[in-house]
Amino acid sequence: MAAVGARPVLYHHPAPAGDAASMSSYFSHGGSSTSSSASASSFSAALAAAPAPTLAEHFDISEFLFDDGAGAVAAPGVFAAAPDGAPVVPDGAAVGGGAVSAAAAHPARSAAAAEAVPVPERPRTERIAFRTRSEIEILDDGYKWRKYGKKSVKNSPNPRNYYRCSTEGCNVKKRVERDKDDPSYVVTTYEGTHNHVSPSTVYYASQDAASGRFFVAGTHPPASFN
DNA sequence: CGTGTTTGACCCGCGC
DNA sequence: GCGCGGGTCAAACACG
Repeated sequence: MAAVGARPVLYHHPAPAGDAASMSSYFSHGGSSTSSSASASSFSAALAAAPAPTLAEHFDISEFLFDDGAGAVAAPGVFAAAPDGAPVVPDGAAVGGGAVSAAAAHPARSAAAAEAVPVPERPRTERIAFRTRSEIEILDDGYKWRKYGKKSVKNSPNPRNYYRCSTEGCNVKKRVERDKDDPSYVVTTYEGTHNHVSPSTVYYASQDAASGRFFVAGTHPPASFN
């Protein structure tokens, strides 16, 4: 059952800036221009939900949509932001903390994000959903999820599974269900924001050409690095 | 034995 | 007020 989900997946970003750039250029224009940076960040979050490498061939994000209480909008292969351009990722501490942090580490991206976020805080819970083509339902995003419920929904023959981040103090939840129209697709909905980094975050390092020393370029370095 | 899953019951919001 | 449907709880169970 949890054969796939039990194995932490490490998200390594050997060239974080390049990755982020290519992602955003490809996906950032689904909504209004002011929300493009938010879209980029969120897409990173979505990428963080990518399954294990061995299953990558079965993984394909077909739709990415925001469901921030204002109704979901989606277009195949394109981002669609909430009408008000609501930032889903305030400071890289989003649902896909690890990968997002890597992207946010890039100065240009951080600046863009700050520029496009006129609303500092948002009382309602942030929700982000995306549809993926995957044979597995548990997309391992590096976080530790604990299943707390399963429910059959009205308009779908497939049950919906409920997961909660098992990290203490973290209130992020996610729902996972198979697409009723096409069972080969999995609809994943994240709700909330992680208040911690991914347990399996890889702290990618850059090597100084002169000294040959490595520098941690990721988020918070692990204790062993000190 | 600790941790995570299963699953029926319960709660609550919403539409009629 | 009532029924329905979605979301959550929690005891039992499985597994490493």
